[in-house]
Formats: sequence, C-alpha cells, structure tokens
Amino acid sequence: MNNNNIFIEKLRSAGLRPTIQRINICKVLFDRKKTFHFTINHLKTLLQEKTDQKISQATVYNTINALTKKGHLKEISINSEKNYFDTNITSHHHFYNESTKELIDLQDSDIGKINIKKPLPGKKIKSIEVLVKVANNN
Amino acid sequence: MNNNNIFIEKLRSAGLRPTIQRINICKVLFDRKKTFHFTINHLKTLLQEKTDQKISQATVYNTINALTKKGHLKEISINSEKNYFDTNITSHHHFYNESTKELIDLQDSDIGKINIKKPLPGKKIKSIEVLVKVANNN
DNA sequence: CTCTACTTTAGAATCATTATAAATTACACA
DNA sequence: TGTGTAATTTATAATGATTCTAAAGTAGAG
Ligand SMILES: [Mn+2]
Ligand SMILES: [Mn+2]
Ligand SMILES: [Zn+2]
Ligand SMILES: [Zn+2]
Repeated sequence: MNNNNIFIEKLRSAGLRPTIQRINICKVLFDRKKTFHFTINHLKTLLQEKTDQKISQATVYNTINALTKKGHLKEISINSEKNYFDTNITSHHHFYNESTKELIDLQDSDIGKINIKKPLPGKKIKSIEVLVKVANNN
Repeated sequence: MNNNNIFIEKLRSAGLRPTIQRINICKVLFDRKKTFHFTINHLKTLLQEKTDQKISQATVYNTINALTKKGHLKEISINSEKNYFDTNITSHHHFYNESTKELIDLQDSDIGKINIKKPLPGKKIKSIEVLVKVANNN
C-alpha cells in the first residue's frame, strides 16, 4: 500500500511510533474518500476483516485515544448507547438517522448561519454544532 | 409537602405506583423552578441529602428509566464521560460550559431560526438541536 | 382484610473501558 | 549493522456504569 508513508508521517507527527498495528488502524480510518463515523466495536470488526495482523483490544483503545488526544479524530456523542468517533475533525453538523443509526456530516452550507443572540460575558465560544435527528418515513 | 399529589398524579399517569421512593425522586426532580440537568450519581447524592428514606441504586435507575420512557424526562448526550438527563422534555438547545461542566438551556429566541437547506427525500425531521460549547475566559 | 401483582432491594452479572505488568519491538547511536 | 533502552503490544485483571435476579416487602382492587 502506497499510503503507508502518509500514515507513518501522521503517526510520527503525533509522537506515535509507526507500528504495524497503528498503521493498520490508520489504513482503516483514513484510507477513504468520505468522513468515517465509527464505534470501537465497528473498527475492531473492520480491522479483523481488512488486515491479517492480529490486534489486541487494548491497542485499539490506546491508539484511538491517542489519535483523538492529538486531534486526528473527534469524539461525537449522539446518545448514550454508543460512543462514536469521527475522522472529520472540523467543527461540523450532523444528521442522525434514527431508523438506520447512521450518522452523516452536514456542510455548513446545508444549514443557515446560526447566530447566538444571547450575550456571553466572560465566556468564549468553542464550537456550535447542530444535530438533526431524522427518521425514515413510515 | 403539598406537591405530593401532583407527583402522585404524574406517576399514576405514567402507569407507575406512587411509592415513597418514587415520590422522593419526583420531589428532587420536579420540585424546582428551573430546568434540572443531572446525572444518576448527582441524583443519588441529592436523594441522600434531601430525604430520610433510603433508596437503592436499582430503584433510582428503574425509576429514571421508566420516567424517561414515559416522556417525563429526556436523555442528553454531551460527551461520553457522563450521561445526563433533563427535566425539560421539549426539543431545545444547550450551552455546555466546559470549564464548569455546567449545562444550561437556551431558549429558541436565543438562537436565530435554523433552516435546513438540504432536501431530505423520504425522511422526517424529529428534532433540531444546537449545542454551543463555551469555556470561561482563562 | 386479603390476595396478588407490582415494587424494592442487595447482590450478582454484564458491558465498555482502563490498568497492569510481562514479553516484544522500534530505533537512536555506537 | 549490532545493542541497549524506552516505547509498544498483549493477555488478563480491574473498574465503573448499568442491568439483571430473585427474595422480601408493599399497594391497592375487590
Ligand atoms: Mn474516551
Ligand atoms: Mn439509558
Ligand atoms: Zn462528522
Ligand atoms: Zn435542557
């Protein structure tokens, strides 16, 4: 795989040694065109499917936590059932399809400008994110 | 306490027998002027403080889950650290103060009208909620 | 008042996540 | 290109939140 060098650089820049396990995680996470929303369990399944290398649960957790702390992943809370991570690390909006349990990124242009009318003395806004819950008709 | 009858009615309307434990939970949850955002642990602490009656952990969980299922409470996901519940069961927006870990309701009038520009064929919008994360200025 | 279904409870079970500590590996530098 | 050391991986144990179990207690219809 030719992207390996990119992943190795990504890991190095985060202060992580590029081990086989971590490179395989990067392949599954970042070797795709669209944003990837996933749970740890989903990721573990994909790792089993897509790679030969065995990988322990602890390494999956450690690596995802490290990538998240370094800002290469974002944690997303939709409900208390599942803990999601997101390869789109920008501040952005989501559709959540309650019928399919699918999470989809929204572009800023998909939602009108949001302006906070309430004054916030002594406080700094860190992010403004919209969650639109939808369900399939019938 | 004079509100007891209100709580008893509330419980009855949800098909729950008004036991001492459940009435005490209602007192802590609903006997207040403003929206109450809480975690189970927070609630357990308040129950100990404000009532004499002992109450088991299982009863707290069972009752909160029953009230939530019946629509008297709403579950709120801000982050994966803590699971919050909300006595404001309407669809509404929140400020989350990352410095104080405080969650505050926003009125619709605090935020400009949000309109979804993206067409959603075959889907029905269930809710549109904004989460504004803020932090104290150093 | 009595009976029965509902409720409470302590404790066990489960599930996701984190900690531990021994074996393995990456890689700086000799 | 070897060696030493710190970083990493891993199996397994521990933890913490939540749910389950099943025995004892209670509400309330009749
Ligand atoms: Mn986490
Ligand atoms: Mn729940
Ligand atoms: Zn996203
Ligand atoms: Zn609220």
